[in-house]
Amino acid sequence: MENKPVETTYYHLKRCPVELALEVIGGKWRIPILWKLSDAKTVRYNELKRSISGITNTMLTRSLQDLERHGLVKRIEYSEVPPHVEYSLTDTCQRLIPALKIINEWGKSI
Amino acid sequence: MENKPVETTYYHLKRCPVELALEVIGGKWRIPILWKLSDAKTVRYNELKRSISGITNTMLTRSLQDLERHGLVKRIEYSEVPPHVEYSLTDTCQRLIPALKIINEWGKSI
DNA sequence: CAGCATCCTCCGTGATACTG
DNA sequence: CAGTATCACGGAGGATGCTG
Repeated sequence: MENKPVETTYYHLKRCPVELALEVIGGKWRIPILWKLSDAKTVRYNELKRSISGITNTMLTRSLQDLERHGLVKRIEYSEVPPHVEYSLTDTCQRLIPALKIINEWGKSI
Repeated sequence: MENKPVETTYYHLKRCPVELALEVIGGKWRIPILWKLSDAKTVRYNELKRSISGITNTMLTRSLQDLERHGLVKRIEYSEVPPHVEYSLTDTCQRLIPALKIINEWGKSI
């Protein structure tokens, strides 16, 4: 058996998990989006937009794409006219919701 | 019966607690700082700086000041030469740490 | 050791308009 | 309804040097 390839620079093994997580859920809109998605099974694009005060199409779209790419959000498109798209949290992301609940409670007291 | 007074703009009463919290703990460095402070009773400035990879003096100082102003961090300065300053979490902030622990665990799995 | 003062850059974010 | 495509900008964040 040959020698296994040397492990090259696996930065992610050294990086702080909190910082890694923040790369995925950080930014101005992602946590608010996740939080809104967390109290409904599925949410439509415009419903999401209305419920998150101040967010623009640009940022909502981009944030949802980022979250989807990282596997936190599921996007289901129904082939209808007019278009119909439902967003929901993945199981991976569900495990994060308890943290958001704590933050929410904490936020009430400040 | 008279008409009830119109609700004037009490933004703080309407705002989502999560968003409020994020104004205080959001940004690139604040949560990493809090996280580092959470696993020690007190931490000195340069120790904090060394342990948070990539942070600059500017951002560490500013972030600590913001956190102190919002009552999340306690700063104790000892009158010595050379200077000696200890940072620690306030009780208010301690209540937030369980959320960071969840985020940390979650971050290990991504 | 623990910052502060400046200056500067970059890009996250916003505004606007348009579309299948 | 659910987005895309551009363009522009302000301010969060960074680099550098200095100090009590």
